[in-house]
Amino acid sequence: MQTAKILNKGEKTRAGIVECAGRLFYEHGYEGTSFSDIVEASGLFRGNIYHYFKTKDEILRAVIEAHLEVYRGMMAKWDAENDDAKVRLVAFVDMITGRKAELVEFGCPIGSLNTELAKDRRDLQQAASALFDLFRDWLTVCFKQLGKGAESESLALHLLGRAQGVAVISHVYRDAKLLRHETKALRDWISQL
Amino acid sequence: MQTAKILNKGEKTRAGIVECAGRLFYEHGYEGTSFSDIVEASGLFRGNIYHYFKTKDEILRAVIEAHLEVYRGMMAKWDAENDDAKVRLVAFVDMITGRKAELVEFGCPIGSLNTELAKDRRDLQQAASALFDLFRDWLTVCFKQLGKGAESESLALHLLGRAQGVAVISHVYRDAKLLRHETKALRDWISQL
DNA sequence: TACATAATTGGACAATCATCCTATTATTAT
DNA sequence: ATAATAATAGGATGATTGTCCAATTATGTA
Repeated sequence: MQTAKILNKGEKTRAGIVECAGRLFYEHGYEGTSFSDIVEASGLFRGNIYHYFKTKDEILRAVIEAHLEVYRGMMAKWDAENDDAKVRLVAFVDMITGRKAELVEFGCPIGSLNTELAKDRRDLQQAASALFDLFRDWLTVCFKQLGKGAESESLALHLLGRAQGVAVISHVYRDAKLLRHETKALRDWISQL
Repeated sequence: MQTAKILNKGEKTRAGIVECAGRLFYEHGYEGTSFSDIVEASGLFRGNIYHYFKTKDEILRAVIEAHLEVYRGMMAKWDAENDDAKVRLVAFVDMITGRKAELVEFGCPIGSLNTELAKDRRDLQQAASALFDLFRDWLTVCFKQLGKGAESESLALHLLGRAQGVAVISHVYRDAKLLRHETKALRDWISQL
């Protein structure tokens, strides 16, 4: 259960910066978001933001940490709500369908971030790939519980890849119907495992 | 058959700029490549490049055109060499395996370009999506020839998506074995259509 | 209440960005 | 050969980038 932590003034400001930057990074990319954009969107002053983060890179690292926390919470919920591994895998696919609108408009927040950073910022991409690791490991456990043994990780990466493919194509063509069609195929694939 | 066109001095310079910029855009992204980078890599002067292209955007459009030409040539070759549609589909997958090294290092040139541009440069992404269209349409014809009728386009987009997913995951994890494993799965999927 | 630390303010900084400009030199068609 | 055009040379420009810093105000603790 997520207990609402009491934040003092500074912690609130910091969390506000992270949330604000996170949204901008998702919608416009990391390089596509300037420091001035964050200043403007947060309503704070440059110096104030630099009081909490030494560099823009550091803000991104905090954003990644925050996302990790959110996804960890989701997985804990999926684990708590379902015993059957197949149902958990479907919960993963349902997350994609549930976020249909934003996926079509902005792409996968994990995939597009990693793809951007992989080009020229491998140091940051290493941090961002932890988001993939989180899902890979969780999916691997699911497949293990389905008795897939040694090939569980392969299956996890296969499903992750399928999800990425769906996100890329639906985003490029801004087509929600395509996303629905492909996620249905994923559910069928899971049911006949 | 591709006849080697005779280029005068200016046309050679122009083609050199496009080739050079194309490589930089692929390896570092479009925004990740500065005009100065193109100046340096091409060995030309700023003013000279601006004599051929009014803006950096225009260079990218020329790069996209050049890629379209290359892929059209590949498809023509695949069509000429194989009557069987299944063999043609496998030729598509073999292209991925054949470019394994660069896909793992830099990602899919079409997918990563579209993903980057979709964030903040939708005008350019529209031009870049023509590269996806080219493959989608060619694959659709293949599936039609396999008697898939109305669902041929869906199957084409499915295969495109699978290919994108493979590229993203292999690139993020820089893992060629993963790419080989997943392309094998694609070949199996084609054979049992 | 007083003091130390945290938070905020707001401007300054050099570096880099894409683009533009005027000369000067080559090339090509007449 | 000569005139018209294409290509090359190389600096200048203003806008934007991420980062830094000193001064001021607010907060929390002893």
